[in-house]
Amino acid sequence: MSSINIKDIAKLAGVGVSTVSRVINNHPDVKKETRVKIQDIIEKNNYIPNNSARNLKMLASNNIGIIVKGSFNPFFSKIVERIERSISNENYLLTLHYNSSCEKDDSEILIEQIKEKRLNGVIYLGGNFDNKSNNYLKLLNIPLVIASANISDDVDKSGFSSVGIDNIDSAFKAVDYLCKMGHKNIGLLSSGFSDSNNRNLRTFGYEKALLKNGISINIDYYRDGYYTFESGYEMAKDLLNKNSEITAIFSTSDIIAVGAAKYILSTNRQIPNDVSIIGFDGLEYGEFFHPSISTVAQPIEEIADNAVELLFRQINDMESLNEHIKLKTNLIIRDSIASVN
Amino acid sequence: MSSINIKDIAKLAGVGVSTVSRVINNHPDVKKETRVKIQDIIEKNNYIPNNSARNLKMLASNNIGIIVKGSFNPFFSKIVERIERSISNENYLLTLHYNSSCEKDDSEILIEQIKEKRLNGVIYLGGNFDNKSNNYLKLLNIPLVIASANISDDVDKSGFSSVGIDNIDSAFKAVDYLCKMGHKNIGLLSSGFSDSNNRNLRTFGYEKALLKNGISINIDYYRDGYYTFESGYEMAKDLLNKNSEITAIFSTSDIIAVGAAKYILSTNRQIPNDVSIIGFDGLEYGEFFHPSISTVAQPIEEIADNAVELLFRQINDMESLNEHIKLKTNLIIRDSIASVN
DNA sequence: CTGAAAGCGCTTACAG
DNA sequence: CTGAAAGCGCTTACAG
Repeated sequence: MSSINIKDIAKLAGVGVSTVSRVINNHPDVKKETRVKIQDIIEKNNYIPNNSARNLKMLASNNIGIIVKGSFNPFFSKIVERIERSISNENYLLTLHYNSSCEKDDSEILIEQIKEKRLNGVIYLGGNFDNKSNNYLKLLNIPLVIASANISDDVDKSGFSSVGIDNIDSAFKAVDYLCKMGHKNIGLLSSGFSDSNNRNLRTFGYEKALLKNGISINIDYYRDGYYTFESGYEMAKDLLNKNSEITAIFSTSDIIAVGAAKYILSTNRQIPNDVSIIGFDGLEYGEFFHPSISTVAQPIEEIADNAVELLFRQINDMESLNEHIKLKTNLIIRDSIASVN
Repeated sequence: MSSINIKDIAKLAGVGVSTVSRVINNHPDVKKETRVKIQDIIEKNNYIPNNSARNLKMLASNNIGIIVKGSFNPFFSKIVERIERSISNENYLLTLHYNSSCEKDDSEILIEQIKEKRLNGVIYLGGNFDNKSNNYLKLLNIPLVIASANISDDVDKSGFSSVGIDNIDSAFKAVDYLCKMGHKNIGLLSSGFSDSNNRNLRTFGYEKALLKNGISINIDYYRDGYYTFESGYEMAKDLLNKNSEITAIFSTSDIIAVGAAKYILSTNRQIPNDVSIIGFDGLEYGEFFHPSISTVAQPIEEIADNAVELLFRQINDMESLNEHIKLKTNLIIRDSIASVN
């Protein structure tokens, strides 16, 4: 790529590089004639400014970054889409970075991005934040909002804002509903260690609901797997084969719920008549399964909107206080739950 | 972010910046003692080099870029994951860029990325390439592989390699199978204009199969929508309400097929007894729907592997010839197709 | 094994 | 409205 640069354009146009730079950046102080001529030459030569050089020189950039942990989760995709829209309304540019699990530490990526792109602020989606990450975080002194992430209780939350849901309460509502429908033997399928904080919190909500309804906890009803259809299928198979008395399943994600439902229907059991099932997240998978799967819907738009609002509050006033918001989830009952006796 | 830079580190360590740079980049020519001391100082101060500056200075980078068009398609996600793995085996770094539809022209992004990251090569996933894009492409003279994209016939294919599938033949196989099962009234649901080339090619395959089986084409059976469950649902509703004689549906994507299937089951029709259905892509949605939806599976691993191989062939030998590969798809018959009288 | 210096391609006061 | 010059934070010959 021995390509054309700003100096070449300046020479071709017979002007100084500053003038070319002004045209590129839409500064007003350029004679119309000159501007048009330069734009023409830029176009003809397919000149594209080198962003590394720009970033190096510019102090801020009107760039805000989104870093998404756990690459291909449709739940995050929806949040990102929504954020994208509101950010560009504010005349900010978005830098998206997906980091697959195999890459370096979350926080290190964050810092690299901040330096490289001169980010004005960052929204971090997903991932796990413990005290170690937090040591990095403190050094950041840049507006930061962490959304839908697992933040350990021991983390000092003074350096960033956050938005999430109340996992315990959400799981509680779902399982309490199952109990109210008369279910006593309720299986728990969860997405396991990669998501351990969510898992633990939702499991706690499940247990709370059972206890409140006078049902004792049975460890044999717990299964840990992955965030895939396949895993849901396999967990349901193992769970139901070993515990045929189970009449309902609570799953910590819709994807797992769909996999489980598929297994149930494959064995000629009926949903909800033989087994009731409820998922978590509120993704379309569940709605378009047949029968439609009930779920605890996360307020995706609200999560996105709050994240953006908290971020801009900090960008516009560095002294503004951090805030940590827990949003309400929405229990959506569809066709996958029946009452028992 | 008034943060620490290489000069500060050098000063703290009492050495020159070149030595620090050597340590950062793992150059061998540094006394072990010095190296350790510098590494120590780097760590203590949480110094992270500024990538913009590095990129500006370095000629190449062992970076290869993947640009994904049409942001959140699970089909592309799978390809990316696979590519990611093989690339890192070769000791190359990956730069991922998702560009949402609202952003600038495909090719312009490509060029920006190449300059900014000093990319050694690019794999472009999805999108539409016509002659206009190709004008840019020619300027690139960097190894480029376009995968799973719509490349217009009039594009001069000498500047890049490509890997894709035979859309016409794949659609033909699916619809021919439906015909062989005795279906004569076969609806066509497609993902519409945003994907026009795929749509046109697959439609052509559909028509070819009908013709071969002596079935005349009926424009009333065509529906154009979007790449969503919802759209599949709505298209099926409209199609079947207006054409109750239809016994089978071919959809240009699994997502649309699932939406359509959901509509069919919601009206107490049965799949496959009342309506047969087949999708396209080979995603898990269809497999985990109940009943499992038949599909034309794209060879995802092969697409990824071929893209990587073609790219490295060019990286290692700029004079190597470009190649344009069409991979075979795989007709997967599951539980969604029944024969008709 | 090490350091001083040039330069990557830009932007931005500053002076006109 | 315009240009010459400094400098962003690095890397890389070059000279020692």
